[in-house]
Amino acid sequence: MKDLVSRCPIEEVMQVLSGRWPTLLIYYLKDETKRFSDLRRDNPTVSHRMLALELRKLENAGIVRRTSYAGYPLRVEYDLTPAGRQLVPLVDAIGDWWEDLHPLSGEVAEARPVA
Amino acid sequence: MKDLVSRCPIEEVMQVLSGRWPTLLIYYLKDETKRFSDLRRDNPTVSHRMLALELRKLENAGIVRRTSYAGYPLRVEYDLTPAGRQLVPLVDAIGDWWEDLHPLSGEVAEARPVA
DNA sequence: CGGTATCCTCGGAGATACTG
DNA sequence: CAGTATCTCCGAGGATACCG
Repeated sequence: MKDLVSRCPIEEVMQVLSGRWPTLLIYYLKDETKRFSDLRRDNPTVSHRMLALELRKLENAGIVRRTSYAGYPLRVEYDLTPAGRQLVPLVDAIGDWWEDLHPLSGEVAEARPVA
Repeated sequence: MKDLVSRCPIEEVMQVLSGRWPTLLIYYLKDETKRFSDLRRDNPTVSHRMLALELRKLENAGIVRRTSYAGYPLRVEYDLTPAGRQLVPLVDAIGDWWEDLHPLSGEVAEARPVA
């Protein structure tokens, strides 16, 4: 069972953002509406099932909006909610912080000449 | 094997911050140096093994600093690196964003009178 | 006390196939 | 095309025990 005491926003939000896909999906939806199959192509290594589950999770969290159009073949589009769009720069900031801490994973470390 | 192409800072940083403990540990170290056993007490549900692993991960990521003092019984202290301290407000911002999106998980929703 | 190794379990996540 | 169900499997993570 879940810990009854935990009412920590960060702990809660990390349940949604943790894992490989959530932040990536948010990025791919950053400024584009995408179809389910688009997201699969954007991310060739995510499985059909996981993509559906992760999108559901983000939708329930109020980060992603799902819009389905009647017809055949089916057409479903995903984009960020206003809240989702507010999240982008916050995640970005963490990405920048990381980039600053670990520039290029050190591989081309001495590429920048001393003078 | 890992995806060779992926050089996305967010994807990388999420490998470190994903999961239940990393952000919590950062919080407990927010403005206090703690011993291993302190962190276990702060967080009764983390296992001995996982705490060690997560701390190692955060240490390798340059977020947490480990200081061990010779002697018996052993004494090891953990605190945030400068980079780790810079991270705190960024994670905080995401927590606030979430809190704003999902105030109190709705339980005491109508506690605030209309007028 | 702090860390690691070993064992074992349970559920996260892939593959596949079916439905609307 | 999008989504769900079923089966399966692997590894994240708990419990325990031992070492420095």
